[in-house]
Amino acid sequence: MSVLIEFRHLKYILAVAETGNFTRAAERLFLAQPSLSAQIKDLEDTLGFPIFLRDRTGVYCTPAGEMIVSYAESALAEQTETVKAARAIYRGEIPILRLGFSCFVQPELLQSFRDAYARLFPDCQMQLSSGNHSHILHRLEEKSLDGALLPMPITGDDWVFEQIACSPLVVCMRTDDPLAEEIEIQPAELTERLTIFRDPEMHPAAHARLMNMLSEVKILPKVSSLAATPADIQFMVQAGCGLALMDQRTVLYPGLTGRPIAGIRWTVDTAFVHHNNAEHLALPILVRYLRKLGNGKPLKRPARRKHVKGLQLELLA
Amino acid sequence: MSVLIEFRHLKYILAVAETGNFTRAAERLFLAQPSLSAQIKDLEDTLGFPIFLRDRTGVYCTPAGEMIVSYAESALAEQTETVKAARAIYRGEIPILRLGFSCFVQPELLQSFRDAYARLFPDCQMQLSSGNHSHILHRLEEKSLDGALLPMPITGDDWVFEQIACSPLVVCMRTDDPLAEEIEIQPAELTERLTIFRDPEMHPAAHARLMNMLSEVKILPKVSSLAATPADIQFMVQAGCGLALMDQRTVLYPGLTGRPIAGIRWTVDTAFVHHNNAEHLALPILVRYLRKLGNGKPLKRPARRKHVKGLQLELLA
DNA sequence: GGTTGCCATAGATAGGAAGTATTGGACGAT
DNA sequence: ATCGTCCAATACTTCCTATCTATGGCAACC
Repeated sequence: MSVLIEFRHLKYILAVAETGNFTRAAERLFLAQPSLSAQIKDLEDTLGFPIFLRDRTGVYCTPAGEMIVSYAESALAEQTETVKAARAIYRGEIPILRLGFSCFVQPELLQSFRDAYARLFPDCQMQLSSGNHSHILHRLEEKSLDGALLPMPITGDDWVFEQIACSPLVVCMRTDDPLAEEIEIQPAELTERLTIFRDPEMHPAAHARLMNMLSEVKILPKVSSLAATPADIQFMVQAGCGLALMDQRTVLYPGLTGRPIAGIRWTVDTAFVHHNNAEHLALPILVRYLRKLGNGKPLKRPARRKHVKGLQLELLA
Repeated sequence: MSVLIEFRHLKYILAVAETGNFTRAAERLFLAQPSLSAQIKDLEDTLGFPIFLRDRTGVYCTPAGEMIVSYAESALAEQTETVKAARAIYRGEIPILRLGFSCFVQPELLQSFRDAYARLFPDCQMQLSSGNHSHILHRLEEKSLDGALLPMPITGDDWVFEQIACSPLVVCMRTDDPLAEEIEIQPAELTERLTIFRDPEMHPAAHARLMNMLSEVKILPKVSSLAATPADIQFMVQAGCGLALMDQRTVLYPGLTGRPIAGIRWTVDTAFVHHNNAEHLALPILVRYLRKLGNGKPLKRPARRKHVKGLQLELLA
């Protein structure tokens, strides 16, 4: 199917919708009124439905027209934003992206985020800082970080986030544990034995949610060991302090293994977050890209075989 | 500023990026190769930076080009989607939107959502169902609802949601309560007196989060009365069962009033949710629109003074 | 009944998108 | 080396169409 609408049309439509008047819209566009009328009419013909109703009292949108007008606004804004970012890339003006991440975010996930960033913003630098959930959020607030990868939930207003991963929770145990013989663990078998948890202070909302989910399936956890990192949790399991819940994708120490809980499909969700009024040029485009990756199918384009910088190439030539 | 890129360019760019070859891209576009080359070159000139690197071994994207290519994909897809939806509106083929909402969602919020929907999909019907959080989510899952307005947090994978409101929590009390004399309530004054809560079963995750937030500020609530609706909560406060937390925007019964808690800025967040693979045509466009409303400034276009249906008008004329 | 405001139509024109033919550069095979 | 192949760029022509000016039609307002 060919392109029905051009950006030119969107600009014209918007001018007409905003002025409610072909003549004034044409003036604003530095265009003769008949040219504008003709363009809109052509477009309406190819689309197969009218966008505007011309009426003695003025020009109004049809229902379908409202949708096109609303689309025109965002499509034009998006184009401007994209061109600005692309130009900044070309000029090497993208500032370093200061990315925070919780130590509970899987390394492969961090890497695939870095890959996505590198695909969108090649040759742009990224500075990593790890920390616990609340700490990272605080640094985002005070703008010493531009964005972060954090486990959900992310509570509070003034955050923009986009979920980028979701992975099952499993019970982490020693391989010599009797439960390791089973393929799935029954919830009842966990009561009393599930004792190792992430320190609630690291991420209060996630802890609360977990406790609640556990009580819903009648697992009564005995919170006795608190850990600040996944490595510490593994150490505690290894040391025999009890069982813990873990992201299935965690690479476990030798001597440890993971088992799903029967009938339960809890997940660890990770999101890319940035503050509402953070101003790093890459953020809106990054979020849009991550959203596309999440909803759509993977991109099927030939990979770049050569790695060449746009501007630098010219300067060296 | 004028339009730099046209959709035609995006289509061309995409073809070149996907084939990695101007000649084959031109074939795919039913275009002569020099025409394609010229168009891309023109675009690169107006943009001010190269999109592709022509190389003996093939054609590759520059860094800035990668961004444009990625944009081209989504922009073209979005246009197609929008035109499809607009055409469906014109033909009156938009099915009724079955919207669920929690009874804890404010009526004005529901109304402004209905307004937004009416603006995007004029003359399209909406069917409302209220219920509690878990119930609504379940109905979304089994596809007896298309979308819903629910208080956050919304846990679990396979939901698409967009936060649409955020409003402060206040303490709800009788106007003859001694605390009503104060402008702000101190957290310590709430211990023992905060006793009325939403039934945890209505929304387990929200209850858990609230309990956690309370304990963080050393308020130890005594959960003694459980209500299924805001009206029930108000009744209980009126009956003297204790104090409750409420959305500040709730229209209170006579004899009741709300007061903020000193030093605390908790909020009630509401989101529009739909299931990952719900197929109602309006959903992706609705989410995009809500997102725009949230991030951007309000639209400043003359309102439609007349309410006319596109198709019907022609048929009647 | 004249004037004004506004959109549509008619016809002319110029700009530019697309086409054809050709050149030039880089490999690879003989 | 030399020829053949592949591929993008250049040169030049053609034709479409976006734009222009001028005008017509229609309703509303003095």
